[in-house]
Amino acid sequence: MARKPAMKAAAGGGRPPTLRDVADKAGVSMMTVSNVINDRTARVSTTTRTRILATIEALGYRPQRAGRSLRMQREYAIGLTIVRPDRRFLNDPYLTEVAAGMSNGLADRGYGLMINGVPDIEGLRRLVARTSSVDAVAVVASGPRPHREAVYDLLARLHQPLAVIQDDVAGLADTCCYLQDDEAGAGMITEAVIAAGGRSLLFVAPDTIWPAIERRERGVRAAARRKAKVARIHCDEADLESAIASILLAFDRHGVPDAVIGANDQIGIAAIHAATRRGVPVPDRLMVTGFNDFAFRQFSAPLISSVASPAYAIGETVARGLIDRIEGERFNVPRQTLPVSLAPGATIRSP
Amino acid sequence: MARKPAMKAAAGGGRPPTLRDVADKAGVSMMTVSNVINDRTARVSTTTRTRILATIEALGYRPQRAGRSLRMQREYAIGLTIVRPDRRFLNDPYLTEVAAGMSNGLADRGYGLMINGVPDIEGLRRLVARTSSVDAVAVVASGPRPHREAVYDLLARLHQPLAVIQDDVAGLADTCCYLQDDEAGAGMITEAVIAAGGRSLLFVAPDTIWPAIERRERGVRAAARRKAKVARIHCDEADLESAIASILLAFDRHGVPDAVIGANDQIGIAAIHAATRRGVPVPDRLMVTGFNDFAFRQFSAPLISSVASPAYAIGETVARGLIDRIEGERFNVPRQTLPVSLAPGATIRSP
DNA sequence: CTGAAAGCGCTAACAC
DNA sequence: GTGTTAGCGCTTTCAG
Repeated sequence: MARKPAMKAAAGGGRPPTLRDVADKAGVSMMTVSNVINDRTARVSTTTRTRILATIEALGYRPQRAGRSLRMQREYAIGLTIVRPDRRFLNDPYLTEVAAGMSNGLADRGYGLMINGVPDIEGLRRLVARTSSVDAVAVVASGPRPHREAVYDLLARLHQPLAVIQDDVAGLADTCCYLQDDEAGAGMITEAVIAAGGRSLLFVAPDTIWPAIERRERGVRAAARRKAKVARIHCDEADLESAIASILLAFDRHGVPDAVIGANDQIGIAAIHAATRRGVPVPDRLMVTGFNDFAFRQFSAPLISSVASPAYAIGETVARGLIDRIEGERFNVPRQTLPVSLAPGATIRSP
Repeated sequence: MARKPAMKAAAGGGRPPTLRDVADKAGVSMMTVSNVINDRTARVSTTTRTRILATIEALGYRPQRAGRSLRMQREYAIGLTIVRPDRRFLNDPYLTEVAAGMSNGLADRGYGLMINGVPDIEGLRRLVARTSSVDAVAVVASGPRPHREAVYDLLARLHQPLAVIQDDVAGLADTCCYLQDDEAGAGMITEAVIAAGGRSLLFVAPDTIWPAIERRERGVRAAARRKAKVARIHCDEADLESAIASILLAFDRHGVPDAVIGANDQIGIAAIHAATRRGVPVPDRLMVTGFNDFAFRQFSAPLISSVASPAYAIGETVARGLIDRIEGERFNVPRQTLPVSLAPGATIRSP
């Protein structure tokens, strides 16, 4: 009945049960058990199947990934790598939405999500050198464009599929970019501000450089062309007080603009605080906008006008795209862009 | 020179290089390459080592986790499983800090972090049934105590080490609990409120039940004993407007208390908004406190008084604890509690 | 419908 | 310091 029962059965104490243990106990071959596990129902009689299922239950058997991985040459895991100076690399509502979307999208198809944060390309190099433990990588990177490109390049050279999130790059092997239409979103909200009479706009960007922010600035400038003037400053988005100080400094130096276009909601909220401290009424004297429509946007008073980002959907899309690529042929498009929409608030005047 | 060069070398086109490819190219045995990779420097001469390193570089070789995993009976990965109804399961600053701390702590020791979110124990059952792909699991679960205990029980039966985060349970095999001292933190901030004259306190908890919240309520009640009266309501923490409405309702029904003790910062901020809408001055008429000291706490005006949680440190501690357990003997304590500290703000009056 | 054999990449143990 | 052997758990292939 059993294949090599003597030694195997004896060892049964500590180690977890294997396919062979199940096969032996159920009195069938390992292949039959494997067929049951993988739902190849055509190849197994219902009676056999039932018996094997019971044995699996009784033994508490769970397939071990390593064996299958080795045989199938597949890790059944996908990496999400975040390149960002802050070691608390998930402290950003955008990233957590992407991560949750990916995790759920992958789990639906039997894949796991391995999350890593590295401060820069050196950290990435160290991470990558260790071991190849995923079938594909999704990356979201901050920093100046050359730094980001070095990051993507390093990852693309690994000979595994790459998903670049929130950045648009070309010429990389086996790579697909997943974006949201930041330019259009920034354009839409800027147009709303201009329609309400905004003529001098202050675009406030974070210190940490993100590609999405660059696109938003382009969208703002395109919408403003000939209709409004755009200035730009930077601030530390992680520290509200410091952000407020930067915005107040700009007010002092160049006067209070008609509108502050925040590169994200955090910054927009800082602008509201800055205005409040100066006694500048929002939106009557100063309009303010944010970006991303995070949950904590509700903390602002008045409610900040923003743009809703499909971050969770991007995560899901990346998951699907990467698995399809791994299990199928190749990426069929080099780039996917998801739409954004206005998230109305009370910090833009009615036209 | 090579072992089975004919077929192997020929196949070199598509598949990634293996240990054997490196060994063949460098003219040494696979074991020698393995020794180089694993820094067993004593066993390899410097010249050989250098040559092999060069070959690895030239071939772009990276060890494949599946082979090592199979041989070593170890996945080199640890799971973080979040049990929570919201499919956006990472939308909580506390969890993202824990996750980042774990990820970094694990990466330092060559382990990966696999993140999963499930809505309830049924989802967990499905997740767990699939495949065993981690060496240990850390879990953070919401829901009533019996539900949570069922979750821990299911996980503990998997015969792998378990870390229970932010909950205190006993009697589980191979399990360690990682907590922060919520009771002490809640006690400290409640005492500050009482010292400032607070006599009627309203504890506002979220709808979703978390063990940490239960401990905070106990801490509040212990500190209030005989010195202040404590009432409790619940609200939807994810929707600020709805939270504000719940708090206003309580004000209307039972009058405005001396202080609102928010179970977390989000809720405390909702209380500030509620007070503002009623024209109740904070902190002069109503004191307000939060919990966790999240970054967005700064969005509140006035700055909410809170308690700082060591969430990132908990993540790191869990990572270390689990790896030590996997690589060493067993957990040497059943529970670890990290201290919290006051995060001063402007919503408690000076005594 | 079921079974036997071979091998995926890696390393512990033991030669030499 | 270096090489050889064996086998971890699983599935593809081919034979019944």
